Amino acid sequence: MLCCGQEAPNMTEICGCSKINPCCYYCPPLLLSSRSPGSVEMDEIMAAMVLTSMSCSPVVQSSPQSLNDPVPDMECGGGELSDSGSSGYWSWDHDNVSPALSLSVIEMDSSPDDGLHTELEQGVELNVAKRSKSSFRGAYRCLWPSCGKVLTSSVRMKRHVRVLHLGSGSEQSHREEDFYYTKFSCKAPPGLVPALSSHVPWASCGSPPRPGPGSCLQIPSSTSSSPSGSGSSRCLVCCCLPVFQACTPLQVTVSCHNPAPCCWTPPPLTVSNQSVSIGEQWLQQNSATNRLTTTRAASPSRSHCSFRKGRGEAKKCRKVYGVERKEQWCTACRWKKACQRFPD
DNA sequence: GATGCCGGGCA
DNA sequence: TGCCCGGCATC
Repeated sequence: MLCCGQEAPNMTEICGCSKINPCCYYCPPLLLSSRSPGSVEMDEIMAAMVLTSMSCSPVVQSSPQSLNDPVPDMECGGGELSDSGSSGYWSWDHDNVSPALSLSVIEMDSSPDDGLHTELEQGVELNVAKRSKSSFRGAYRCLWPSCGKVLTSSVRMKRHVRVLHLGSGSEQSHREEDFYYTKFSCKAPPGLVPALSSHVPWASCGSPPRPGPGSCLQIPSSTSSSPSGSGSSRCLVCCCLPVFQACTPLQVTVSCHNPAPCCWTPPPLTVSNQSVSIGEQWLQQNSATNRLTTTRAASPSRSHCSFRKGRGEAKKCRKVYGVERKEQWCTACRWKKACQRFPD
């Protein structure tokens, strides 16, 4: 059970990163904004401050409801995996992840504690291995942002939520406290830990999960003061996928925003192949590379970089073959595109 | 005006 | 994705 917190003993102290970065289901911005400042305990504030100074790694979120109900649990997790594998932007090694992946286990490995050690995969593995040995069951964790209090009794938890967060006099307090805590029992099956630890590269992207399209900002509960259980299960999907997508395409994004693209040079592979031959053979060999080059060179122009390459000195198909032999032009020249046969 | 090619439309 | 072309920049 690791959303923003850690294992049970320190959970109430560590959970609280949501106050700054609502990176997970347990810390939806809606709930964050609705919390009264006075209810924050000092130790939690301290924990939040500590976590603020550290980058929050992308984490795999899970819904609290899924913990109680294994059916949506499997549905969400499996769908996420399959979708990720077919997206093409980022790949998920299906071989390393059991189809019966339990989200409760994911929570075990996706804590901010792991995120705090993103640069130390070995440390993560150690922590994960350590956690996998400890079985944690029959506890109730408060899902209120920056709280994460763990109690062993549902009655106590309800009272905790009602008194501390919802307010004892609130009309909705008697209906909502069920939502703000979750029962969890974590037990990591053997062999899953290495598979999950191999996904640490998410964290290597360096940027914390930002609320983007499909992120927690789109939690259906945002339109209702009383979030429903169905919404929480959906949140799992909409939370997890953007986290991964935000990581892998990051390099692409960087290259697009980089002012350098105007000066982008083809990769060495292209240069070396250019020296081999000129003509259709070269074109065939470099068709893929040239397409990539064209694409990457064209992308800056779409991003307010009105770069237009000056006329090169190399003779193009038009000059070489002439208009009367247009059929001998390269495809790009025939299409009035940048010449591929005689690039500058 | 010729040339190169970006951007966009169409099937 | 392939194909085509308008339109613009450059020579």
